[in-house]
Amino acid sequence: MKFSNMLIPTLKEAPKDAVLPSHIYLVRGGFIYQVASGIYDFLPLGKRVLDKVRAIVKEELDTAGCQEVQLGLVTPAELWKKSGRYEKYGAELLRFEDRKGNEFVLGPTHEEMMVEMVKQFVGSYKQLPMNLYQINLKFRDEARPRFGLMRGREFIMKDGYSFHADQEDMVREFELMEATYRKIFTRMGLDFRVVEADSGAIGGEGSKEFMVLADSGEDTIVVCEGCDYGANIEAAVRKAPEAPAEAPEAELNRFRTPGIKSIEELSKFFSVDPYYLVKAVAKKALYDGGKSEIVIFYLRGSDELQEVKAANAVGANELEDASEEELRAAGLTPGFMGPIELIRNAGVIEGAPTFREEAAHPNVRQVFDENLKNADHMICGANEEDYHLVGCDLSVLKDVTFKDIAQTQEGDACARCGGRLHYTKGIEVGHIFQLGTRYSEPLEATFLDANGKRKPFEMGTYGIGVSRLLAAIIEQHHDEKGCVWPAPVAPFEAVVVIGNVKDQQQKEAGEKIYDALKEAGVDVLLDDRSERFGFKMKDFELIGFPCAVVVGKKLADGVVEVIERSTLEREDVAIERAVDAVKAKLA
RNA sequence: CGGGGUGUGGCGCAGCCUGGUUAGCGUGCUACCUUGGGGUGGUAGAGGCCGCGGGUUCAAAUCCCGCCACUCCGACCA
Repeated sequence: MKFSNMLIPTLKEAPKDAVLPSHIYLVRGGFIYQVASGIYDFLPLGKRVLDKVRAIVKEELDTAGCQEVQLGLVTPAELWKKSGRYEKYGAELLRFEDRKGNEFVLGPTHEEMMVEMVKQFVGSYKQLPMNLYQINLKFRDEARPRFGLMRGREFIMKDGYSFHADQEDMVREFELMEATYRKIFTRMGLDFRVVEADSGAIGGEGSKEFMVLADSGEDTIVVCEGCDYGANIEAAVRKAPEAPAEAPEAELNRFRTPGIKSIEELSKFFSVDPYYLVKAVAKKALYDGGKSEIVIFYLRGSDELQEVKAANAVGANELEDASEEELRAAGLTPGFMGPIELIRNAGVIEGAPTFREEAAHPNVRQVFDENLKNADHMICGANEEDYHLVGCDLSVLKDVTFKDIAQTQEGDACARCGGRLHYTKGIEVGHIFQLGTRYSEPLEATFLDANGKRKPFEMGTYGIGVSRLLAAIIEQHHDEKGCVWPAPVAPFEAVVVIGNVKDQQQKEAGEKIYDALKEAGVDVLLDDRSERFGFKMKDFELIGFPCAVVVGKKLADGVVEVIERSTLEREDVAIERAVDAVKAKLA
């Protein structure tokens, strides 16, 4: 392929709103072009990279026994209604009607479609297991697309679905997919971490994310310095923090704390470590069918609420901040909320001075962080303006829910090895789920087992953000000059740059080397443009081919230069050795 | 969804506050010349309904109203 014939619109200037290196270089290098918010066209170079990424994904999946199919992007709304996601998926699901008024959606993911297909043709345990996937466009009407290919509305995703006769087999496949994904991302030259993820209300037992480590990542992940534990912050667990030595000893009592509302103020007021304060976070939990309720989550003052964990703890779809009015309507006193009625019910506060009956709030759901189990010497809100309770012993509480709802903090100890945990940022490029029968049941996708019994499929689902991978790769592989593509995903493995195309000898030598490289199986591009030397070198660096062969001035001595993009080191080699030198660089 | 910003030749921007020449600059594009190891220099060109609609005015890129698009921060993101 000749550069002069290709559509490679490299740009000198960065698009005005691009912030991330991947966004800037993919646009400047002529890989992609924005059509609308979150929607990109792939230009020839971008398409080539995309195809290479796809090919790697396909090769590894096929090796693992998966089968590629292709489902329609437009899917009947009916299926989505059946699975209950038509309403639930929300505004991200792009809905529309055809000319007859039939409802459709643009598929944001294809569980329903795939289940429907399998249901149609798979009826016996003898056909199981089966793992089907596609690499196809998806559409999610994101509220806020950004960062180029990182978070688009239209994007390419590999989505796979496996079907099994029992859970053990599904788990086996899950592990096979984890191993396969590791191979895929390793081949692309990515530095990634496999982390525990929130499987939330959707997933079954297990869910893991594949995170490419990059500061620009949108996810915070918690990793252990001592072992290979890693988790998305939404799912990260820790060893219970140690108690600070000076516990505030006190008799259970009601204490006037005028205007002291925040944990910080309270800590100062009593000169007590926040560890011994009870933080009450009230949220409005939203459920299916538009139902909602106020829930109070209690944590140690030294902890923060992890909202995903909290939502899971009450089975809510979502948590919203509750307004002050809503709290008061529920009988709560913002700034002074506490588990007071529980203490009263436990019979401890009897006889305490001027207990106000109306401060109790028996109708609000409450969840305690597991770190408050048996907590003693605590200070908490009295649910009464300007009052707190001191000397609270939470171990007397009966029938209350304890859950892990606290956010793991940097510096906490690893639950597995006790090592120090720290935060890092990651780009989610893969996610694997153990789904169980969550879709097969409502969609009535069943098979006959060995005993002739009808059972729903046990399912797993596995995704890879294919177009996002392009961005992730560049986030990890770039320098101040541009992209530095790892050879397996580079648009071309090498470029032959003719220093001056008007120099007949350079031109002929360049073409010869180009032919020889092609002959040798190298994916090579010939930069035969009538541009100046510097211009072509800048393009080489910006686009980021792994390797360049410069046919220029030294040709007179029978020498060409071979430049490695990653190091920008150049090496003079005799013309005859050019092919070998390139192959050595690519190896 | 909440709050801000911006829309001017392909790209990046100035002009707007304070209404009034032919809407300007850089880059890119075309032709010719020049140069040929790090975005060479020159000459001559083409390319704009100043986002859309309405209003104010003798006169609107500029002021006012509405809409749309893009974008940034946040919320959200199985």
